[in-house]
Amino acid sequence: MAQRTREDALSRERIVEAAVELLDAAGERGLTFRTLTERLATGPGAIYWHVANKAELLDAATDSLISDALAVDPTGSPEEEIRVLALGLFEAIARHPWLSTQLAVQLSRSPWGSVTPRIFESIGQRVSALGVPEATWFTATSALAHYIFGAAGQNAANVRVLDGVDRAEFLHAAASAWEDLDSGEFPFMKSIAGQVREHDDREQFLTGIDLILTGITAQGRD
Amino acid sequence: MAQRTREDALSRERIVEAAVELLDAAGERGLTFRTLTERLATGPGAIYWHVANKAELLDAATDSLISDALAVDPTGSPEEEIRVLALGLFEAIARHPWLSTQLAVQLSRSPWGSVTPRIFESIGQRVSALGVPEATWFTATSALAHYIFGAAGQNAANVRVLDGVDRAEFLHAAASAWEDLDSGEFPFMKSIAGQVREHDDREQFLTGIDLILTGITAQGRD
DNA sequence: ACCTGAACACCGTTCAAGT
DNA sequence: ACCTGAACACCGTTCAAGT
Repeated sequence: MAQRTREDALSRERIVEAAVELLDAAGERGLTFRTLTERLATGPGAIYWHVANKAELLDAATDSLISDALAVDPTGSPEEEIRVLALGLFEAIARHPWLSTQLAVQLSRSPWGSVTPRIFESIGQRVSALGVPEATWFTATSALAHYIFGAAGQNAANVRVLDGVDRAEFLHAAASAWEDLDSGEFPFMKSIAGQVREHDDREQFLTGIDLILTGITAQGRD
Repeated sequence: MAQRTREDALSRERIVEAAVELLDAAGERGLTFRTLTERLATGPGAIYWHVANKAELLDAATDSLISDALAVDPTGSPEEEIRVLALGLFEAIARHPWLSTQLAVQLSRSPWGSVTPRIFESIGQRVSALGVPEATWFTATSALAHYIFGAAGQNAANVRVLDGVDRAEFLHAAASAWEDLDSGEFPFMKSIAGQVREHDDREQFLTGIDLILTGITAQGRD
């Protein structure tokens, strides 16, 4: 193979970039060392020169996207900044659905590795500015963070399923399926089926954030 | 190989049981068709006769454990039952840390597959008994469910890391590491480091549940 | 210092053959 | 109907060899 020129030289950045593209295009199954070397026109050894292993590559891809979402300019009330932050993470995960699984895997591998502390720090700074007792900060931050990633993951999963399907049609079919459920076994799912038909994902997500914010300030008062 | 007797005959149940044992012993990496066939003294073909593929096997293993945790006898206030339910799931995930990753994967594969609706149903039934407006049910249930799985996953990850390590010693070291953090970059993590040193995992988890319950009833009132 | 590419160990899955 | 076990395609990773 010809000598690489300065322009198409490999680098950790270019590898991570290509990995993100493959993940976006075909999910976690779309990223293998075969597809990656093909796209970068190189061999596995070249990639291992820049990156220790696949786990590190996935971590780097996750890190770069989460960092972008965490960069919120401080121009609002703590509540407002929390909403902006939450929505930014929600949308990053909607755009890159594989982030959801990847964050869970990364968390299980090293709970207080590089991503989690940065997320907690970012949310926690705003929580501590809410004026609630310091003893409640960690629980409050934790409730927000877990809700954000859980709800965003659920949404991302829906987005994946909806890929190429008409959204309204799908929701209608899903809601109808729930309404037809055995009311002995699934009375709750049956009762909320109607709401599903015409809800707005972002709006519903933010309603959840507000619910938790209400809990934080209410609990902070007793 | 000798003919199987009635006693050691293979069955879907026995296979799932063995899979859970392998996952408990060595995490998701511990379960392969090689280790599974070895433990069951059989060949891969025999397993594929009872189970479609590895994903279905993992789903079945997850299902069986989550079902147990969802079986709460209805002898309390909705709030109390929600706490029992939440703690049951928390402890199931602490005992089987691989459940956390597995639930995320399963969610991403089929968001409204078999597990999610049962969890939402179980929590949702109690939420609807709280006496808050029906319009808030879904968001409230969603906030609870995502917090439970997120916090339980975080805890499970900690449990994994703590395996074989002295808990108090580890927490002390971790807290000290945070206190030493650059206060310019991680002021929040630094400020809560002290709390980490002597918190009780279950107690802190339930405080989060109560925070969300407070939010649900407070928001339901306006 | 950086890259090549063949080779290795291991994985999930298939399937013709047995009982 | 249920099981056996060799074989297949594919995966992440290594490493001697090149420039």
